[in-house]
This record gives sequence, C-alpha cells and structure tokens, in this order.
Amino acid sequence: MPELPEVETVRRGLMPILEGATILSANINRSDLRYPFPEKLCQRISHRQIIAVKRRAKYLLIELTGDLTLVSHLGMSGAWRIEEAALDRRYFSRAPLAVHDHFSLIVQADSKKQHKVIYNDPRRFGMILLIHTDQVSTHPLFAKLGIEPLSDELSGDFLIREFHNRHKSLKAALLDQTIIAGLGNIYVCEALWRSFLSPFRQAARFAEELQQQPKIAGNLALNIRNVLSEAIKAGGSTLRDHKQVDGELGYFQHNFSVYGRENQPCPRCGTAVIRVKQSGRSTFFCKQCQNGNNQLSNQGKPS
DNA sequence: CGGCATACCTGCAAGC
DNA sequence: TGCTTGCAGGTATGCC
Repeated sequence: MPELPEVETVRRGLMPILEGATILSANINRSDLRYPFPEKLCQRISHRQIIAVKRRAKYLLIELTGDLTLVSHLGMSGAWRIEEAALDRRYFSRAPLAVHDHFSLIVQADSKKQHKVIYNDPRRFGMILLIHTDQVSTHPLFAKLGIEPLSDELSGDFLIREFHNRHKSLKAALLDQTIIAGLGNIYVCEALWRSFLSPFRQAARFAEELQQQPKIAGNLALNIRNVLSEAIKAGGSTLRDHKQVDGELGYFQHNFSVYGRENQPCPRCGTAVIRVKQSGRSTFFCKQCQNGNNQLSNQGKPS
C-alpha cells in the first residue's frame, strides 16, 4: 500500500489511540520481518508511555518515554489496525490471530479503555525497529533521507538545485529517497502527469532549462505537494486490500489520472495511457501530454 | 554514478 | 477448473 499519504493516514488513525497511552504489553508472533525483531523488544517497550506518533518519509515513529522510538515501515504490504477493546482483558488472549499478524501492542489510554494495535504484513517487507529517539535523524535508515515533500523545503528552487547534477531520469530522481523522501511509484507518475513532464526527461538537463523558466519547477513542486495532500485527504489509496487502521478504505485510487490506467484515456486529452518499464518498475504516462524534449535515449523509452 | 537485475515474500489475477 | 506465470505500493545489494 504505502507511500507517504498512506503512512500519514495510518499515523492519523493511530494517533488518537496511542498518544498518551501506556503500553501494557507487546507480542511478537515470528522472529523477523525484513529484519529480525529487536532483542527483547517486548520487554523494552512494555510499561512505557507513548509520547507522540510521528512520521518521517514512509517511516512511522512511535515515540516512547525513556528516549526510545518504535520505528515501523510498512514495506509493500504492511498495515496497522486497531481492535476495539473489551473491558475484559481476557478478550485479547482469546481473540484469534489473523493470518500475517506479526506484532501487536496492548495499550491503555485511561483507567478503562484498552486497545489492541496490530501490525499485519503478508509479504514481510516491512520492519519494526527500536532506536533511541535522538538517533531518529542519524540512524543509517534516516541519515540519507531527503526533504519532506509537504514541508516548505520543497520548492522550485530546491528542485533546480538538486536536479542540476543528477544524471538520471525525472522518474528516478523523484523516486530517489535521498532527494525527496516519501514519494513512491504511484505519486511520482501522477505528479509528472500533472506537470506535463516526461518521466524520461533527464533531470540535469531539465534543471538547466528551468533556470530560464523557474515557473515550471515551481509548478512541479506544487503538483507534488497537491497530489500528496489530496491523497491524504482521501484517506490514501486502496490498492489490493489496504485499509485504514479502522478498516475504512482510502479512495484516492479513484482519482488516479495515469497510474494503473494502461490503455485507458488520458483525462486531459483522451490519448491512451501507456505503461513502460523504467528502472524495473512500471511507469504510466500520457505520450501526448508528457512529450517533453530531451528524453533519455535509453531503454524504457517508448518507441 | 546510473541503470538494471536480483532478492526479500506472499497473494492475486491473467492466461493457457 | 487448475496450473503456471507475472506482477505488485517498499528498500538493499551487487554487477556492468
């Protein structure tokens, strides 16, 4: 499921349940996901209070007392869900595990309310880590991450600056988490379409042209921001079985202009949307609207 | 350095 | 219907 809007949707769903609550217990149902679960994870987080639920790029950060942060990445198929608590604590031990429920927390917000918060991940590309809170920016996973696309740092100037020496396609540059952190395949395709830009255009040459036409860079920055914000408002995109933490579906996928719409008409000009492989991943675009000059002459370019 | 293939793992849909 | 194949939002690694 998860690019930035989906992770943000999860964060907003978990926040009211988790923030201020205390972790009564935690449970691990297998030894690893992408990485092994941290040593003594359950012990180390039990009885701590949750201070905040934050997000950095596609990482969910559950900040605990005692300078610890529980980090969760959803990979391709990870999801968190909240189970309504019964007052009877035995409810939790009786509740059957769903397939691929790998990790769970039982939390208590006040003297009465308890919730079970469960991490489910069929493909197990996700991860659960425990790090010191002050390492959130220096930990190897975070140190190289680029800017948050919804922050003020994303601007036309930023794109020109960052792209001017990047000798790769715009698609690859936007997917590069060390430049902008949080974009994935879907929203890159959508942002490029909105911006009338070819995914194959070379980032450095693009940046050069933009010196003369800074508006275009500003427009790309704006479109990135807009597509992400709109997706968050819609509760993310539901592909396959992605759901929000309360089981509600996101519905931004209905607003895709090109992603997943091979052979369907471009919403602007009616030309059939094309799908090609680029860097091993599907790129969806409209040949008519996104016919920028300076395409790379490499593979993946449509003939 | 960039692109590409591969790996991780399961589920699903399409195609035969 | 049932089997095989390919593909999927993620990141990491190694090879050219």
